[in-house]
Amino acid sequence: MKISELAKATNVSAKTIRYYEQVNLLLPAKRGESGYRHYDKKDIATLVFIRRCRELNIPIIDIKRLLDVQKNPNASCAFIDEMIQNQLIRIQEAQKELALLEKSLASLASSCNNHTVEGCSILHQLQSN
Amino acid sequence: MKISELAKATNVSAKTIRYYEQVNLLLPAKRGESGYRHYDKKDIATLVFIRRCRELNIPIIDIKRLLDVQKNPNASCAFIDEMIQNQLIRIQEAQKELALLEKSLASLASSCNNHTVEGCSILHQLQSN
DNA sequence: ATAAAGCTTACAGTAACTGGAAGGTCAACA
DNA sequence: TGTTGACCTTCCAGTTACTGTAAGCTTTAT
Repeated sequence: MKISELAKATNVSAKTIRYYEQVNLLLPAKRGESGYRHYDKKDIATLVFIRRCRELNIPIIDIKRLLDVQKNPNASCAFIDEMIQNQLIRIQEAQKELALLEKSLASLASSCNNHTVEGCSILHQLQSN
Repeated sequence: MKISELAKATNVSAKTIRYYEQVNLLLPAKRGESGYRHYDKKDIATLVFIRRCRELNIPIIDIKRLLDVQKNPNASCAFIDEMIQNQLIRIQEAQKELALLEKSLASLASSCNNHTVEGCSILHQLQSN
């Protein structure tokens, strides 16, 4: 599996995959004769895991720790528990905000038909609570 | 209202507020004798609006456009409609991912009690779908 | 009165990409 | 078989959105 296929499968750009390797978030990929990187299914799982963490704004350095612990089955996972507790709070807040915004936007997206701001309720409602 | 109060009221750091002024996302704040910035209620609303947009990763330049249009009631709002349509899709995807992750995390956060990775189901489940 | 807390600017640093140049590789088609 | 075009490589520079720090002025509290 070449880098662009991995990119497609994980929804992470090839550029970003190379960047992740560069900063040691990903182990150096195996290379063929050509020098091209080659990946397998396990890499998809890892990268999807990484993407999800990044969507939660977990910094790369923390994701690195999570991945390190996964490789070392005897380590303590107390810090993971703590990290997850912190993330849970943030996720719930994020969901509240998203739900609020989605509700506003969904009901308004189709209502902006007169193409003047005067009659455009989208902006008014976005500004209110 | 001083900058730190605005910061508290909006959950945006004073540093970031000054940055937003610097990049013309916010109009230059009024200053008192001392040179300190002063804000009022309207600034809270604007900044909360900005924060919400940023939480959705709407780039500053786009937020600027939204705010500009708000000030110019005769402008077309077609682009707002389009922007909102785009954001709606992203919000819904983000919500799906968040819901998924929250479910995993919520059920697992308390289950990591033995402090070894071997018996820690959190990591295993994070890696699966 | 003086010390702590909070404000100012300015400049540098950071995180996480992202773009672009210069060049090598590979699959397909005339 | 040649060559075209898509895809790969590295390297270096640029971008976005902050974030930290220093040096100094103002306000508040004891």
